[in-house]
Amino acid sequence: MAGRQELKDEVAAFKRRRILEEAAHLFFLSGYEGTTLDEVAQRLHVTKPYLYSCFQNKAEILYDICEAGIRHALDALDASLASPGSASSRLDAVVRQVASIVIEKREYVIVYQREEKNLSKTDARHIRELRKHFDHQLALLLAEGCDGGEFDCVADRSLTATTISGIISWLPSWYVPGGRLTKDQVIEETLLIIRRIVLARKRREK
Amino acid sequence: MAGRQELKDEVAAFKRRRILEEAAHLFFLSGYEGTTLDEVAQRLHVTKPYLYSCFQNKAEILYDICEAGIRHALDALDASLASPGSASSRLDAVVRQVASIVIEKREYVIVYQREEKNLSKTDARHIRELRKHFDHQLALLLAEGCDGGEFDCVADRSLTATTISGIISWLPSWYVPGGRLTKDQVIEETLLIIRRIVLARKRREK
DNA sequence: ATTTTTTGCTACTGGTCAGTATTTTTTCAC
DNA sequence: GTGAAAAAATACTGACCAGTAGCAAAAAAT
Repeated sequence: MAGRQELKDEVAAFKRRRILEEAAHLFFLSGYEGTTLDEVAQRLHVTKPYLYSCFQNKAEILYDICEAGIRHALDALDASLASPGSASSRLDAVVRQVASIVIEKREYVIVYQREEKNLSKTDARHIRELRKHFDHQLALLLAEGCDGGEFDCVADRSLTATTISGIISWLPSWYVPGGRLTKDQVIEETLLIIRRIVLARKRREK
Repeated sequence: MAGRQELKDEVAAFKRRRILEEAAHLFFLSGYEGTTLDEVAQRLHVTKPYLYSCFQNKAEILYDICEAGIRHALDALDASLASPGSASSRLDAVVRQVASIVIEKREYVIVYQREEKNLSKTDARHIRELRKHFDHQLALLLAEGCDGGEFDCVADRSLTATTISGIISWLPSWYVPGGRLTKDQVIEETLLIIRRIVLARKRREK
């Protein structure tokens, strides 16, 4: 029956999500190769063959984590770009939203950056495409802002986009919750720096 | 005899350096855990026990690679900071020299960033201290420039230093030799961006 | 030439772990 | 309640690899 099947699918999806969460946490702590599936299973109070009922193999788990890491950032980017307003206000939105999500999902992001080498050729290529798409979208926004006179990019457009996305991607590797600055402070300070890079002149500067 | 002992030491040091080079290259390609010592030995046309005559264990090889990765950057930093001149010109020197060395030694730098989790607690702490020292030195330079009126840092001083060192550290993860831009072009463009962040006003601006 | 020492190699071990074959438990239709 | 089917656990295997014991060859000393 359709209703039952849907529920089963939901349950299956929930299982996968929970496994990914725990696996990402352990991969973050001890690395992909340093984490055994028995450990992942133990933390979820299940057994290894149980994991194999949801995933083909260990590599599939890693791929899903990496995909989620970049996908979260891309979703935030798309949402921010879609908002109405000037290039400048959309850049602000992009930085705020994407920085927020990469800090929140920092374990996924770090696993994704660190373990790319453990992906198959095909999987790695797919992930790199997503990343490229991210930088490209950002470059388009910079171009729009520069052409409209809102931004003044001093360096190569594409390199500037890569640098800005790099600044955001770098956040999870140094920011630790509970430090001197709160997450929101870090984001606002980072935003100031990025505005400087494009020399965004605020409309309502007093 | 002293003379002979020196030669032996030199030979031993040379052995170590060559092993580190090959190991760094393989760790870069397939990761620390994904590389066997037999592979490292094979590439050098020696055998695994030979490696054990130079290193205690696999972890020591990794530590030496990580240490070299950050040490190269620190040496470049110290050299640039020691040069005479304004804060602005010294910042230029730091960026040029450090960026150049991290791109040259990109395999070491990437291994160092990626495999920190495989270091022992003590080793990891030691490496982090070096890294911290780097950011701190950079923060001091920023402070000097701001106090002297050469720089105008809009954001938190320490976060700005971390961001700048992050931009440089990020270079090896996206720059591939033989791309659209040459190494020197990438460095000069990056320098323009970093100057923007601190809004360095050139003395001889026409 | 012969002994000693150094240097490197062959061959092995013990532990680990991804993935699986088989058995047990639970679920649920009737 | 009973039997079929689905879900999950136990217990195993085969490959891999860091690290080592002990042997062989070369170099140095006598």
